[in-house]
Amino acid sequence: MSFHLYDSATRAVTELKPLVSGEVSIYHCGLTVQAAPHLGHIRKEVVFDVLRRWLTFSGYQVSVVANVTDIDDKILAKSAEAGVPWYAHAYRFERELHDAYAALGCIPPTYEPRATGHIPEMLELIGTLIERGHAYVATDGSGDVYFEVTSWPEYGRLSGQRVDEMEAATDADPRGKRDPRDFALWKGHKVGEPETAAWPSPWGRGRPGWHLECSAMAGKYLGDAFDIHGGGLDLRFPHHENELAQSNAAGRPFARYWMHNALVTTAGEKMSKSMGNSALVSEVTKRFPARAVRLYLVAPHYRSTVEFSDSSLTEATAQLARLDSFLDRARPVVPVEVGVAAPPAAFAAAMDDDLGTPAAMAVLFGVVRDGNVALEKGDLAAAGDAYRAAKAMLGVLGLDPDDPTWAGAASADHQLRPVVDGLVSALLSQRQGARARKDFAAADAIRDQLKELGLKVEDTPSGARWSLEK
RNA sequence: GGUGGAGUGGCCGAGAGGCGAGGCAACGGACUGCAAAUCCGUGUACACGGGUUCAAAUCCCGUCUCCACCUCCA
Repeated sequence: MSFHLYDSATRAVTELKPLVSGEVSIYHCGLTVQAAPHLGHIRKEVVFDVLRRWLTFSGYQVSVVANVTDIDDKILAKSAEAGVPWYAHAYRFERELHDAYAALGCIPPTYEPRATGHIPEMLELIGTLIERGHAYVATDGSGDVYFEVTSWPEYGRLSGQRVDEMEAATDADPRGKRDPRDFALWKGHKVGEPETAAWPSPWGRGRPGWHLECSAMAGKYLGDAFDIHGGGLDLRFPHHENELAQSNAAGRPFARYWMHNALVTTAGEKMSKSMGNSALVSEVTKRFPARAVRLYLVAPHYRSTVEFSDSSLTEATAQLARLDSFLDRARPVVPVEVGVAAPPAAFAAAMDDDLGTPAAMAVLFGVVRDGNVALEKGDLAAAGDAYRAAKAMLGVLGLDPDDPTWAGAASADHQLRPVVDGLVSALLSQRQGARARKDFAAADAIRDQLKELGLKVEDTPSGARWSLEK
């Protein structure tokens, strides 16, 4: 079976037929680095990370571009408030974004271009649009350049909007626009804005509009045509509609498939900074294991809205404990075998069907159950098969505890682990002595003591083992 | 006003005409000194009202509720 995806443009699940056989090129809109990323922002990264891992596993050579918008109105406003240069503000939150990627085990994009580094490509695109009669310089002398929506008959096709039905047609600030629905490609420098936030252009000093950035950078790194364009559902209109219009109008075929992930909500409403209901990645990963946070984001289908709550993350933590518990039990006893295990066919079928992670997770849990049964029976060959299959599936989902992407977070643990293990083992042998002479009060006292420190003790046929209480 | 999406058992969350995804929680059992972990078992779920069909959570009609976008929001 081959990979099928739901194409937002055609609203149907279709087979992925890459432009170049064996290769897949993906562009997804990165963040405007104006504030710390929350779970909603990082869901998009996790979704496209899983897509990338699955396509890579399926044998494709995958290129991923995710931009960083490091200049825009909000960055200028917030940096001014904070009293720092706009670029300092942007760099700071770009770093936080990278920390969030790393915290949740996301592989960095192949290319991660910054908007401010691609002004020439943007000017070239604007020039082409003006030449072709799809863009014009503002009539009010502001130095703005606008895309003329009505010059492009296809406008609205991606989002199913009809231009004459748009609300903005009646009440938007017209500024120097010919039509209120026209959008800015270039924004002339305004009095009071930092001089460093303006670049020379044939139409005067200014800075790029948001929509234009993505078209220019996607074109530079992936070519005039590429395979998949992704992003959050909230970017479908106007951002992606505008990207598509300006790229096509400039004679570039642009994206062949569009994928949009649904949003994260809190109490039924979209998570957003302005709503004040954001759960920052940096905060959530302090309260819950990062892999549990990723599991919580990976388990539901990417086109379903996901509700955020502490209880959801508590549950994800329990699910992860179940998965890890099997891995921990199997790892020491299972025969070592060289070679990569393939995920079960049902898992592959689920993933090939528009990234069906819920069904894929069901397969994973089934394999873990079978593996547990095999362990109980002492069927180590079967347990080994389950172990390797589970590892392969977890790897695709980015949840394998041994995946190098988690190494950074765990490095301190790795160093301390032998020390703690030695200390705990000494206590456990005391406890074993107490148990042997049926002094259960003493034995339980030791177990309680360790529990208070956050360590869980479990007795197994081969002796006691301990783990961190999650 | 326009365009999309959603309402599923105690909870999360799949599915999209027939045989109850999966997980979490709960309860019973096995195992255990007791636990934990694990396994086995336990659920008459599909917003509401009609209709089509041998069969509807799934299709059709109507109703209600909620969400997103139409503002440079992942």
